[in-house]
Amino acid sequence: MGRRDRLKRKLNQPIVVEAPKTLDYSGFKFEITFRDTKSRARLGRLTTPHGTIETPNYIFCGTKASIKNLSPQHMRDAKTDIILANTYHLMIQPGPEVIERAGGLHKFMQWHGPMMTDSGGFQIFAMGHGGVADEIKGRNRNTNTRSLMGITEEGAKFKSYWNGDTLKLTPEASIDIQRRMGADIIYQFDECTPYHVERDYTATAMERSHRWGDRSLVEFEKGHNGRQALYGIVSGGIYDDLRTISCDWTKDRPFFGTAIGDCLGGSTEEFYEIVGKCMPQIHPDRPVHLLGIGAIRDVFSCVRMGIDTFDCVSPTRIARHGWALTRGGEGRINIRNAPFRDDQEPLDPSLDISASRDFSRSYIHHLFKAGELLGTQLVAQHNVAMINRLLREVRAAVKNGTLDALEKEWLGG
RNA sequence: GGAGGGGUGGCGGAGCGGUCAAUCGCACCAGACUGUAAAUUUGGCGCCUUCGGGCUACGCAGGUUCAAAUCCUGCCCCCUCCA
Repeated sequence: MGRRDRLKRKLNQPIVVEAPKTLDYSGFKFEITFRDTKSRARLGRLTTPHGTIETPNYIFCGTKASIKNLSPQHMRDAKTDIILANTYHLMIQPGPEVIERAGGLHKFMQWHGPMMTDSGGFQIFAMGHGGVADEIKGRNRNTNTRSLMGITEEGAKFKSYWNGDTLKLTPEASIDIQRRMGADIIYQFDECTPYHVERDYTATAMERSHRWGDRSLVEFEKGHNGRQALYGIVSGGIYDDLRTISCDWTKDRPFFGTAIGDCLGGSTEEFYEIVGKCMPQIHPDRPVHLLGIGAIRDVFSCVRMGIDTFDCVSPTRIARHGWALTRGGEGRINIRNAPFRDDQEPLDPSLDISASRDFSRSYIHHLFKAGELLGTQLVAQHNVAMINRLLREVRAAVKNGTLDALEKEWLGG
């Protein structure tokens, strides 16, 4: 065996720790208040130290401690309950110590409601492959700038996109950073595997993510005071048996909640199938989060399967590209398109925010064409308000048993 | 009046004998986007088409050549400098 091989073996030697059996979640509560009789849909109340939210609910992505284009006031006006920020980006800039000295994320960014942080695990995937669509379609836009340097048992190594520094993210580091930033809900460190890998790779990565999860729990337990709740992540990619193993693994650990993560397949149908098969195997009393998902039709489908919370960049990202969500019709319109040049109607007068009610499509079309940032802001706030309205209506419909009818109103057919 | 430079697709601007229906940028038309290195990115953009191709095109009119946006002649415009 050569030196290189010995080193490789050493780097991949499993690091096994014993996870705690129980943890203090005194600042948190998850109550299931209603169950649908026709599906697995359920209503709940998730209490955190920064407030209680009704579930199902939607978590908007403010990766760098900012919802792109929107202030906390914009978010509140759009009736947002909860947002998320990202460990990976914030550790690079401004660094966890800055946020800690500022008094934590809530104070730093002036968001006083419930918050979650992602562990940075997703960036192992994103930095290595560029993005979901690119990866699934076999494109790689980041060929020359790929910044994932490698994954070992200890953690993942990245090249900082900010200044080229070599960064290491381990389960311990991720939890430590998340603790110092102080979001209510935090995540175990995991790897999100790509679609185009062998089953063996997914299995190996899953087992490693489980060990990372145990290390996350151990680190989380240190100095823990019940002000944060840790979620475990179900991985296993597109393989039913691996998903089963992973569901069991999360169930056996003292996580407050469960998230469905990892690769969800190459199509919407495949991803519904994976979620559908996982749900009955997930801890029934804990809140279930679906990582990274959030198209309107996905919300309907996945609420029926029992998902409690979603998060997705889509509402704010597509807004910057001109797409405004609609209730009914095609589900969205692109305000840049020629037909809106002289359209005097607002985006949606039934939403009680100025962005949706007061400005004509003609004006917003103009703002986009003229490159005025106000355009992207108005559409972003509109989309956030729209999604929040969607989730409010979904909760009411679950209670009234009218989810099917509601879906028709939103998506037609 | 003298000297020089130039007129190319909606605009700007390459090309300076064939591989040019014409690089590129803008504008325009549409698409993609699912734990955000995204105000990113992809395609289309003369006319017709049975998608093989056909037709009309680089100021206007002639000419040279197997072949011209590219060379020659004349004409019409525009710009700079000198008087």
